[in-house]
Amino acid sequence: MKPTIYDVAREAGVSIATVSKVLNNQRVGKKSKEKVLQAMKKLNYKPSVLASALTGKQTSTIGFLLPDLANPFIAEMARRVEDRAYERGYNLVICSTDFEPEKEAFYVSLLKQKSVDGFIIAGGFKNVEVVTELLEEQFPVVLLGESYPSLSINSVKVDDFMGGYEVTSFLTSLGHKKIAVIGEEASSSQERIKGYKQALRDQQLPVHEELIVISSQTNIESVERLAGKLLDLPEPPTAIFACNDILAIGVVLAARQRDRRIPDHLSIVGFDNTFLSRSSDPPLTTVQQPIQDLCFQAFDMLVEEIQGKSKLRQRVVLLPELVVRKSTSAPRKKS
Amino acid sequence: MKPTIYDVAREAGVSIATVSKVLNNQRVGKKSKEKVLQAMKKLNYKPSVLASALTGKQTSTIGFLLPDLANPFIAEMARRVEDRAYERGYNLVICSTDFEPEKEAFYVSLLKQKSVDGFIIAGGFKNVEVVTELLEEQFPVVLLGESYPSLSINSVKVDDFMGGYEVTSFLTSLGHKKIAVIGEEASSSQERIKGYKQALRDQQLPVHEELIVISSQTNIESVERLAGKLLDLPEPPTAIFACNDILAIGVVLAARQRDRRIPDHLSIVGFDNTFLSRSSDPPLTTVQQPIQDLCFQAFDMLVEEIQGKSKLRQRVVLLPELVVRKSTSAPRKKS
DNA sequence: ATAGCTGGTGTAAGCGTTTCCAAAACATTC
DNA sequence: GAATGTTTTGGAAACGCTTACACCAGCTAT
Repeated sequence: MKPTIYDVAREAGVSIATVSKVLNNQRVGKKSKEKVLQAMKKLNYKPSVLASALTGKQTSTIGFLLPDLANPFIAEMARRVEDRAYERGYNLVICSTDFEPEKEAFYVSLLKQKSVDGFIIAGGFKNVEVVTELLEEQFPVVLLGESYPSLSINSVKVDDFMGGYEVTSFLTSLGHKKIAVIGEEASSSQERIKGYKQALRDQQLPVHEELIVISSQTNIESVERLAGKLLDLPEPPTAIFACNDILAIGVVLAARQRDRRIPDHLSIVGFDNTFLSRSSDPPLTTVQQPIQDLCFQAFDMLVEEIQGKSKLRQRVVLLPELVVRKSTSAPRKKS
Repeated sequence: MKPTIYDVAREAGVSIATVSKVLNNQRVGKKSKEKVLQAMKKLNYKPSVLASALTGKQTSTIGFLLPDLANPFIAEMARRVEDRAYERGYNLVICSTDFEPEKEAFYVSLLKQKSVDGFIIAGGFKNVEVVTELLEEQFPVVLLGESYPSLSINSVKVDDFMGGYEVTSFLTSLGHKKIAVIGEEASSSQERIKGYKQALRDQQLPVHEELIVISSQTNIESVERLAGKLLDLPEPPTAIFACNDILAIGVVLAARQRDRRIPDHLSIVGFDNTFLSRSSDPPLTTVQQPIQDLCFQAFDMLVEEIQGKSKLRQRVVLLPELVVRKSTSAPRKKS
């Protein structure tokens, strides 16, 4: 059987209290400490996290809620968060919620039963009650990549409004006047679209509601269909701003199917700067999110709260950066 | 504070043993059961997994070791495994090992301290000692996507040899005689390359060692460089078989940079059929892995072992399927 | 009426830790 | 060498649950 603290105590000829103290780096006589260390090594003893958590210590496990791990941007976030967790001695329990409120509730409840130390919620959530409850219980939570204005909750995200604004300004500066946007339901998309609208207004360009499209499905085929509709308009846009790189790829596919050359016939801009935007043909102009900083900050913020070091809630907003590649150019002159 | 079993017992006017029995669906009088259920609801009681695991029950948490979550194929596997875990009431702790033996050892040790019920190891591992130890301890483990012939360990994977064989036969059937292959160090790549060699031999075609390239780096730039070298050969191959879709994208980029048309100048085949192969231009011929079946079977096999239902170890091998798209054609006639 | 069952319930020990507190050991001072 | 102070140690309770076992009613069968 696995050795317990009793076995170590017996082997070392001390009490379990003493063993526990060397485990937790408390004052212990030099000789006892030595003996205990020896015994631990000899028995290959590893304390049970379960038992120690039961007495009030933490589990060093945190719940990571995300909409869908198969989404490359989300997966990359997960990877970064996990890197940080590893550095700091934490483990991550991954939960794909698919934006289903029931799944969110289920996972949160289950992970609470498993005594996780806190939650990171990436990419948004639907079940406001659950999150509110967490907050009321003072359960450590931080939002990653999204914020929720009406809730007093820690969050780390990029300035989506500004991202949308920059993309659109860049396109207008190239001479585009008819710019469509395709987004998702997530609030980050909504912010990017607000930035888009504002940029158009600032350039005294009209905002056409029919050029603003929301995709409720994540799969690429449905995106392709939506983008197709835009392209099949009698007066199609000369540029499309996709609120993330996957959407942008969908637009690329739709354009390709219709033999529209990118960027000659159609300029496309993505968002996130995942490696999709680099591998695409032509490589996509997109908006770079400082993923690593976002993830590290979010994680550190959570740990601060877990350790009770900081009580104050905060919203951190980092700045995105436009990365210009080959999918954008001035519109063709009307012939 | 969170209610405990004592609170429920007091509220219901019964002993904690009775409460525990209703929790575990053991015989309890109808009336008591009713009272207990009422009390649980009233107090919103959720039993602590920690405490019950301490008494010998399981944690319903399993460790999922994988090389890198940012790899789309791996991420998709993670997603599927997690779906199954959700269905069966388990949680997944994600651990990216980057093929570093120390990380593998660290995670396994830590998760054992946290009393996970078992491990799934996806995409291979380096630290044979750790895995061997797990096996000796009868710890439930299953390998996903790889196998390890010299170890008596459960595994679920696709027939990589056959996949490589099929790809290569397909290319020779199109008329290609000079076919390069680019793989990774993982044993699955090695198997695919063996299949490639066998297919060439079966067609009486020579195996040129200089056309067999192993990429030790995962990042796309280095792949591009390696592929570039192949293309810059005085007598370049007319087709390249990439052992996974990411590698294939690297090859596409290298070809594009050199203005080789795909498939006219160069045929490319990938492996895995991730959505990269669909979004690429042209869409890639690739080999489809039945990811969902692989993942579900692996998970179910693990659960069987955890529940002690099946003691016998097995290796499951599923069959891959060639998906022909637009990145392959007959080679151009020499002019 | 009594012995023998049976199903329902409760008592208490145990799981592997941490921690409070008192006791023991040692060191210091006069 | 006694009195005091300072470490170092260990006993025991607590964390929230499961479970072996004992107990007790209410039965049936004799």
